[in-house]
Amino acid sequence: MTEPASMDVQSLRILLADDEHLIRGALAALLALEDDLTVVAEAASGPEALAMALAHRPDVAVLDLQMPGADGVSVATSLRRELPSCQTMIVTSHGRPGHLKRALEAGVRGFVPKTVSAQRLAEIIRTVHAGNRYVDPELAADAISSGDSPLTAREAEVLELAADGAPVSEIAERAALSPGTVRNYLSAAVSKLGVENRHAAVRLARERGWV
Amino acid sequence: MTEPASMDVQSLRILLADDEHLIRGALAALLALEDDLTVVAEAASGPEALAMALAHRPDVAVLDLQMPGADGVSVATSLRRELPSCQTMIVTSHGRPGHLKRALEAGVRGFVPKTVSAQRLAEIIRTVHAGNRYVDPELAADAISSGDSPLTAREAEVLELAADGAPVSEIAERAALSPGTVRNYLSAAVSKLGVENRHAAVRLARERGWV
DNA sequence: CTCTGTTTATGACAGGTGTCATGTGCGGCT
DNA sequence: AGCCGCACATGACACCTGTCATAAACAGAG
Repeated sequence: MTEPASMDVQSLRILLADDEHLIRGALAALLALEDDLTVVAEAASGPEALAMALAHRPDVAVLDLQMPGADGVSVATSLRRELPSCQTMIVTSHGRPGHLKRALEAGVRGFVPKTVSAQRLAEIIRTVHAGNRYVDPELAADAISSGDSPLTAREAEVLELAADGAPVSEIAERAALSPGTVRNYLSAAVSKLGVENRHAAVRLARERGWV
Repeated sequence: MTEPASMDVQSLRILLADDEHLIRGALAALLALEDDLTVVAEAASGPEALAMALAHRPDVAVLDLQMPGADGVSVATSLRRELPSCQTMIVTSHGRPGHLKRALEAGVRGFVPKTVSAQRLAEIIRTVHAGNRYVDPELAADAISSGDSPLTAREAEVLELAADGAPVSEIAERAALSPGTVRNYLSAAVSKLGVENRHAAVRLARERGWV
């Protein structure tokens, strides 16, 4: 369970952040089987991950995408600023294309789905630590095929406010726009995305990571 | 790492089903550390879980709720019929109350979130195998507080068809009802749930597990 | 058998929504 | 300077929705 003399000069110090105790623990156990990897800290939430990282200064932070408090990408962003020596990578269950883009912009070096094996994960951790990038090919293909958002900033903003099925008047109020303008933006988004109605537009934009 | 002579007469045979390879592998490794537990089969999808169960006849099936093909609860239902000697339990990331109810009705004996530790999970597997039930207290509380659905069968059905933002005419067609009737059901659901519009109704019903 | 609740339907009305034409002003690009 | 795209707005029109009144058929409870 502990790391006696096996913690040699080259051992890679890892931070594990995942809100699911079961998974985090299991992962820690599996990674501990690799001689050159040492899990030096674990966290169950975004803020905790950040705090643990600053306290233990790991070489690589393995972050789950969905965590309470702050998601993996925002933790990576903060880490980039506050602990530049630490490389970050994201592990995710349901990878939507938009997240990849956001993650890459945040300086994340690795992005993998939880469908990979622990063996693979260990390799990728080493790859990332060596300063290289690794993005799951399938996720990358999805991201490329989904392309860039055709929506303007305002259109995306209004679409986001429309996400929970609120009526136009409420969206208008929250966006400080006239109801007519809101309807125009919504209409533009719907036609740009080539869908039937605003709800489908919201779903598609979410899928593609455009909101 | 392996189980040489330790696989004694009393060893519990376990089936592990989870679409996330990383988690499944890690879990298998952790459970293998327990002397009295043996993972005899693994599956990455609903149908595969069923096939593996029939082939390996485990004592306990540990099923993830969300899997491609068929979810944990439907696998449990089939298992109850085709392999009654096998106890089933569900492990889930984001437990919504309705799933618990469905699961219990399907004869599932254990229902736990992935936030428990591996230690706990092992205990619960033993509990379940002994013929007892175990439901995570927090999940149970949620389920109780959310109560029973006030919606009639048809109302729930129509609400479900309305989930993806389809217009009334489409819902009517898919449900083989007149558009007017659909609007009546939607209106009834909205007023029963005390919400503003059908979209909020869909979300609330989903949260509570009523659809 | 009557009462009650569900399923199904219709018609009517107010109000919300989707679409289009049209207009103004701002900031970039050539 | 001139053009283009974006942000923002208004008005008009057809259509969709939410709500209500009303009603027939049927099934189960008492």
